[in-house]
Amino acid sequence: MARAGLTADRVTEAAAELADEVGFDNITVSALARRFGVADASLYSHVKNLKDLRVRVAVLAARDLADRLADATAGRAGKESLAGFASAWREFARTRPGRYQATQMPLDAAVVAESAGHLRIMSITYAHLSAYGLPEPDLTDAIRLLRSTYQGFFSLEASAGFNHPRDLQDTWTKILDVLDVALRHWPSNPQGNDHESPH
Amino acid sequence: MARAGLTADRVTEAAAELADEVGFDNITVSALARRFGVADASLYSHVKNLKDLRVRVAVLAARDLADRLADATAGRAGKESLAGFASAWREFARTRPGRYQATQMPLDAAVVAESAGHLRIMSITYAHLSAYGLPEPDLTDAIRLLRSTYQGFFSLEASAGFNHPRDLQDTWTKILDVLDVALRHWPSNPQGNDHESPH
DNA sequence: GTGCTAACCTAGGCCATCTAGGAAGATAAC
DNA sequence: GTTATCTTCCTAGATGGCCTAGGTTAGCAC
Repeated sequence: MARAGLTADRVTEAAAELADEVGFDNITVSALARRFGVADASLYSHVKNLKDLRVRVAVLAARDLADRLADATAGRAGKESLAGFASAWREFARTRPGRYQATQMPLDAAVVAESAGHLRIMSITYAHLSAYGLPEPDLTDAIRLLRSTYQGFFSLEASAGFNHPRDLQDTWTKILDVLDVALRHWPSNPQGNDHESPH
Repeated sequence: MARAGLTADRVTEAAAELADEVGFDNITVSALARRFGVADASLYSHVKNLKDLRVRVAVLAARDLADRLADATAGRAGKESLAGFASAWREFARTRPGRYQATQMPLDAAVVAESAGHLRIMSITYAHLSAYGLPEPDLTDAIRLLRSTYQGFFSLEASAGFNHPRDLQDTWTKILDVLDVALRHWPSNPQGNDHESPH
């Protein structure tokens, strides 16, 4: 009988597609095997186990996302860069929800250290804020704020966590405005500055 | 033989404790039954199925969280209220991780409409920002920003998503400063305001 | 064709969810 | 104290997912 032509990469790719359809948390080697018309056990020649499969998807997804972020920030600075970065990320989360979830998967440090995608995401993230001229540790704080806000927004958006009739896109635009202002008026003194941020 | 004395409430409570230990996504009726020294099937007299159990935990957890948020904002306004609210939420996420995850579970609208905890969380959330005097739709946008930021921060914190050596508590304090400033200098005109926020 | 290296198989163990129907404890009625 | 009843908890078993061990076969190199 004809073979399905499985390889680790092809299995990972199919798992990523499956994740986009049913959610990263619901990928199953059985479902994947069914998709290839193959017995469950056949996949274990290409992938160690379910955990390994998930890690592979996470690494693949990070590469995808890094490419998009790089495109979205290339040749831009300041708010253009901020908005491009954030909206590319959001677009990724919306059109590739399973892969997006995969990028949030906690990974061993050793895996991250060898995942080009994860490393590129980090460096792009730091780089795209350079025009705001924030010194450390404010830069790290700012990045944590952005990451937190985006991740929270996307996962609330995905789980329909926003009930209010207010248009989500309008909120998104406003949030980017606010973040841009916050970055430009970043409070640099230790707490307590009141009505005007110094700059 | 002595009976375990199961009721729906006691099962739900135990499930919440289990969730805090192994993660909300990893609660299992088998593990729960083991914990009571009872056969798996015995739990199905008190709980319809795993989904139902999870929903019950979510409703219970929301009640817990609402109580804490109410305490943390009582008699406070402005930044005190903001910081109390946010830190109570964070404390909940850190000390009751399973219950916290449960509060993020997507629920049917009908379930939310009957969950006192979920409803109270919403009303407390809106109320605790009243001192900032934001009109709609800015208030909704602001709440979405806060919810997104908190949720993202907590889930990144829980999954060890912050690698940088910068102290997390310091970042947290700074983020609250920034959010407070953002709320006080909320850009109210449609985009494009540049170096100073009007007020 | 022969041999080799994969890709893929069957069989089966383990553990999870969940249903059906039965037994045994608790409670109240008499 | 016996009886009737309700609820609690049981055993048995179906289904389906993960995963291992070991065998078979397709496809390629020569």
